[in-house]
Amino acid sequence: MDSLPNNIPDCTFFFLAKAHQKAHSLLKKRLIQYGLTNMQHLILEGLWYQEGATAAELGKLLILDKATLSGIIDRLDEGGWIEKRLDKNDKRSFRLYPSEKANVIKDELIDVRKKGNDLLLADFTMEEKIIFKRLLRTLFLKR
Amino acid sequence: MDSLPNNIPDCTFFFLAKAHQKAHSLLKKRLIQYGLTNMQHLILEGLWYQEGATAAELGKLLILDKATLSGIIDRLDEGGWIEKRLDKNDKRSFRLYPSEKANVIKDELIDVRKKGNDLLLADFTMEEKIIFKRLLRTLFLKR
DNA sequence: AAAAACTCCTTTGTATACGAACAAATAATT
DNA sequence: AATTATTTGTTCGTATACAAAGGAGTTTTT
Repeated sequence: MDSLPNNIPDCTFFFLAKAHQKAHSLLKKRLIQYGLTNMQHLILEGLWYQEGATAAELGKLLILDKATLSGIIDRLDEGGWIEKRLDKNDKRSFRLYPSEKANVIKDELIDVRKKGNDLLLADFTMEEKIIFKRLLRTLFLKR
Repeated sequence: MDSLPNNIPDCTFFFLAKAHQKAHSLLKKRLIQYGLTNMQHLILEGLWYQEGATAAELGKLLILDKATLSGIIDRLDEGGWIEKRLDKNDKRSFRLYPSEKANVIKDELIDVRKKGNDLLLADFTMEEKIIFKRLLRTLFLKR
């Protein structure tokens, strides 16, 4: 029998949670100075990637629950990071655009994320980085 | 120039968040029938692994914030999953033990987690599983 | 032994997550 | 066209996360 029958250290759920925790923390530290949370930053990049998207479209792109998105969009709006424009064809929804305030530091914000990424995987070889991302992608795209 | 200059799909932060989201969701579905959340289940396994641990010790073992732990332990206690016994040597803390109710389905609960793990990585080859876990571990143990 | 430093846990405030229920609007069906 | 089904976004309730501050107990210093 195993000396560690209930070996939590070999639990992928645990590993994933902790790796995510670490990554989240790393980026959070670099975004705090802008007054942005990780999720707010992600939505903003999503909008730069797809300007004028609706909340529903963003939810699909970023795999986010609509209830969660609702709150994040509210806070981005309150913070002056985005603009909500009513959709003329669909009175239920509105189109979202990064604000001028956001656009001014767009490159800087994206760079923070990119450099954070590099730092996060700094100890991996190029091959490991590629494999790692492939496996993560396989995992979350599953089914 | 890249056709996807702000390529969110190549962001490890995003991948990790989504892989974790998927894993969390998978286990959550299997624990809901017991009335346990993923985190409550993790704490419980931690206690089986280290009975009589204090909240501080659990925090170190599972890399959890003490404030977060406080609430989870409360709910585990309210649900009758654990027992809190005052520490005789240190009046600030208490020792935690899985309750009889928890012990009765211990093997079953651990099996849910193990089978969930297997399912999560079902599409990976044995080699990929090992590499994946090694990389995740390297990542969250960093620094 | 008294003061200072430290540790344990709780509480508060803010920000995700997400299921469930809802109102309003739009699309599909009959 | 009227009914039904679906979609969009909000709100509510519960459960993490975690920084920050506070109270009580312990340990270390002086």
